[in-house]
Amino acid sequence: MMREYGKKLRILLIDDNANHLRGIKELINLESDYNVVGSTTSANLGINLVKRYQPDIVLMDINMPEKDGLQAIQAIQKLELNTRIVVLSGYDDADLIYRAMKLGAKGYVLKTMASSKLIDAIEHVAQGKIFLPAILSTRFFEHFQSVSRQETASKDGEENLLNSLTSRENEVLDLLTQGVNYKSIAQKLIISETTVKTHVNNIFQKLQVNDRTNAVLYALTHGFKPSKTNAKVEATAA
Amino acid sequence: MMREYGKKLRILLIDDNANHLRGIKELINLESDYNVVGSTTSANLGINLVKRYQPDIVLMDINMPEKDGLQAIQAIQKLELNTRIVVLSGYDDADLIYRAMKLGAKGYVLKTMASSKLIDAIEHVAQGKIFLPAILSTRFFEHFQSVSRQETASKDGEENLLNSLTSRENEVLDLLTQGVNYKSIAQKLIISETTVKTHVNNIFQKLQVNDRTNAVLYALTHGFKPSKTNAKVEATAA
DNA sequence: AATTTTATCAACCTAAAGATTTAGATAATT
DNA sequence: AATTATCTAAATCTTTAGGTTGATAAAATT
Repeated sequence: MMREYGKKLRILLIDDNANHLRGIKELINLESDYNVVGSTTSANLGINLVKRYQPDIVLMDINMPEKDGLQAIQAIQKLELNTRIVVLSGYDDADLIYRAMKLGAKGYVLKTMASSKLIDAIEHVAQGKIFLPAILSTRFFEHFQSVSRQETASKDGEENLLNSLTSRENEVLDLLTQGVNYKSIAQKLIISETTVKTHVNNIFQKLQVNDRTNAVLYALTHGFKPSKTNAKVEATAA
Repeated sequence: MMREYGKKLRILLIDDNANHLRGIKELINLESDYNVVGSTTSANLGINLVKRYQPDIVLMDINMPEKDGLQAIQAIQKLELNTRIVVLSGYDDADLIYRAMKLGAKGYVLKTMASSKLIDAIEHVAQGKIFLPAILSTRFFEHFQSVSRQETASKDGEENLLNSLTSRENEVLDLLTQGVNYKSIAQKLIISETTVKTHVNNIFQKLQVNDRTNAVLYALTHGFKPSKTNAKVEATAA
């Protein structure tokens, strides 16, 4: 999608501070040959400008307190254009970096960084690369790995309960986690409803629960993965 | 936790290829002042050596086909030591990088990279930083953002259904997603069981489902977040 | 060969869940 | 003042869900 030879990179600036906006514009005009196609202090207006001009790069300011910036990133991503977003922020907060990248930002630069970093970021991102300086990368991964740890932590001590299920019980539990009732499970597995109940009761005992909902909740929070034999389930009507 | 002044970094090497192992050992002895406290071609043995020597850094080889390496990372992380893992891999596969980092690796270097990169990586990671070269960082984020897109994609078109719930209905749904039955919900909210049923029926209609399980499944797969008034729920016994 | 595990099913029962209708009391809105 | 939304509740009913007992048969284990 990138720059054809001789064509200038088209950039849109969004920053709620009009002074910053002017400063960045000057910087880009002085230190690069990019074409600033627009600039605005309003996130909402910015989204409309992205639609209209479809720039290569959006330089997006993000402030901690108001999370307009993150919402704007999400809105722009939803347009599914070839526009890439570089965040320019005053905050190196791990969660903020994490969320911006999660929403699809391709670069993240701090306002306190040398102006050459900003040009670097735009250049890298325009070439399809991610630009995240080492310090911010470390911050990002602090958060990312912390989230991952929490996800796997619960699946640890007790997930043996799921391992005690037979393959048939796994098939039944799989259907339970799709909200299928006894009758439909019986039809899908081509066994009688009583047999299904027997399996379900055995599942309950093994998972140490008393009802469907808690069995499903247990399965979902302990990394349940369906077994092999699985015809697709379209409808879930009772 | 890091290196006290004058103390050498203690490093353990794990690589299933004995030749590589020797090569890396020599490299480290030549180009750094680190102390290689052990080296092994066996992932399982490696884990035991980590327990015994508690090195500052583990240099871990990862091969695509066998995923022993990833499991070894997980096993070492589970020890909860101050040992940091640097991956040395022949593959720049996005998913492999993603999973290694997700499991807690602090650095990732390709075998094809200059040997100085490896020393760089160890040095950075020892200082508590993340080391992920630009190319690999881009690969990582390809995968990370792709996963995030999929997660939010389903929550998009229809999540309005959850928005149509009243605050009381949200409280009831919150308890439903914890596997609480009618009687207990009534007790917790200090209302009659009939009232709970009324709320639940309204929830079903708004979420377009016919039973608890599907209501819970809908809530969980559409980013349901409980409202305000929530006394803690300890037991879930029927 | 004997035992245990797994998968199957019937028949019966209780308890819980879900559906429906009607209605009173506030609170918010028009 | 009138309407609508929300929360509450009773009464009644149908339908699932869940529990229990007992039994058959093949497969895997000991």
